[in-house]
Amino acid sequence: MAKLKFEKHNDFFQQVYQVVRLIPKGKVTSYGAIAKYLGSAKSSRMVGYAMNNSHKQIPPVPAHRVVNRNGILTGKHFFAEENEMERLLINEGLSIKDNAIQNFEAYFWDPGQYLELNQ
DNA sequence: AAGGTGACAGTTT
DNA sequence: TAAACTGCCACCT
Repeated sequence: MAKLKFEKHNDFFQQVYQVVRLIPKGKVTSYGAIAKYLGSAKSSRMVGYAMNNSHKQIPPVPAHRVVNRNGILTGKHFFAEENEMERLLINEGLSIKDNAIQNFEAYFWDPGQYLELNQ
């Protein structure tokens, strides 16, 4: 497929937002997993950086479903209200303790796995 | 235009 | 074992 002249619209950030919006309710994923899914596994930091602007995206991006690879809620400080991230996750059925998702692996959602389901 | 930044992740002390 | 160091790269000023 030929490249479109307007492909510039496909920013790295936008791709990140797309993936994050695919995360099912009650599931979480990591920055690294998203970066890998987008083809640049070494750009995990950028994924986090992208989430900084996620609050002004339309439709909203469920940024609370993205944590680091240890299941730690490293980005909770960037939410409007304190503990908002934690509250949102709990509301989706997860349990949090000391900013860490309990039984993290059980709730982990790998974007790559989603790809397999659709091929 | 060039250099600084960071909601990470892997490696080394 | 845990803390510190470093690579990383798209975006921002």
